[in-house]
Amino acid sequence: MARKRFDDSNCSVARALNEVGDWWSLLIVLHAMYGTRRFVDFQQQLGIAKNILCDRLSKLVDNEVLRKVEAGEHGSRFEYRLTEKGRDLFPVVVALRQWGDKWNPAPDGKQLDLRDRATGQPIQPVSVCNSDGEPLTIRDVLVADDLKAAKDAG
Amino acid sequence: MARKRFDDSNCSVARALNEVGDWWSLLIVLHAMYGTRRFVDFQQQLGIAKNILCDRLSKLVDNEVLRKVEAGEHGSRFEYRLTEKGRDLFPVVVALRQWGDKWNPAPDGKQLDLRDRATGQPIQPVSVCNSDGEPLTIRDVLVADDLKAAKDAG
DNA sequence: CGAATAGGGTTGCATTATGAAACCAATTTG
DNA sequence: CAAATTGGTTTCATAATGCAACCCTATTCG
Repeated sequence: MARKRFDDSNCSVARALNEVGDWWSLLIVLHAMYGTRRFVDFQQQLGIAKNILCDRLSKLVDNEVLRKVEAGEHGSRFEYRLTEKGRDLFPVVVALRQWGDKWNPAPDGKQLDLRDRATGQPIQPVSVCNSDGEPLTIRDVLVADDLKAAKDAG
Repeated sequence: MARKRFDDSNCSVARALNEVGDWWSLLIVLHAMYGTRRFVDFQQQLGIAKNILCDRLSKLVDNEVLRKVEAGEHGSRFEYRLTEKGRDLFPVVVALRQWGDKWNPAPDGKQLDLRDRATGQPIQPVSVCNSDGEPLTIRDVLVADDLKAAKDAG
């Protein structure tokens, strides 16, 4: 049967996964963050089939994660650029990347080395922080009045 | 043809997506974080088909995101619990949830309300921070020596 | 005790999604 | 002008998904 969709789920993670939760979408966003903008460049860098890339790009555009703009003088050349919504996925992507680096390190041990453009200093690990900026684990937090709702949300 | 796999990709995001990048896995982890441990509870809360749930749970166990432990006195009852690797997905899940709350808010406007267990204060938005704890956007960072590698990694 | 029920799966089958490659129209480039 | 690029669409074989129906082992209920 049809793949289950979560458009109307009252779980925001489910709704988020509905937009960027498939195999390719987040990778496309990642490469867009690295500066990729053209159809062919996405295709070559990701090794994705053209029809799937078409589908994903148009869905990301529909969901306003990317914006399709005409490039080249006479049209029929396009660029796909991140919207603010798309750029806002930055912490998600970095968190995922750091998790991957930590638990499935690359064979060559290479890790993400993001630096503050202003200072040249490496960034901190992405973490959930309290109001004092102290990192918290899942055991240090509680869900206010939301746990039950989330549980039967699906 | 076979769905493309990223096991051997030298992009850690791709490798991470290989483990938790499908429709269900992150939702299972999310519910595990909310306290769900039993097969039937996952099934009912997520509305997932039993065979898919079986498959995902065993893959998550294989990837050491979950641990399958015998529960109940006489065996044949199990619990699926997060490992440290699984718990380490906390920032990813929270970041994704905050993104969903911001850009696809629930109809009832309900948002995640995570609080520091110690103080009762709400947590901060998950963000990429510099060494001083200041949040950075994607435009404030640069990728040290990694950009080219990531671009042709796929 | 016997039957019903719940937990945790597996199997079959119909429906979708995915990937590779071919094909196409409009632009650029040589 | 011919050839290659860009951005797609179409076709077809294969893999993943969802539903329902079973199975087997406990436990609970009458």
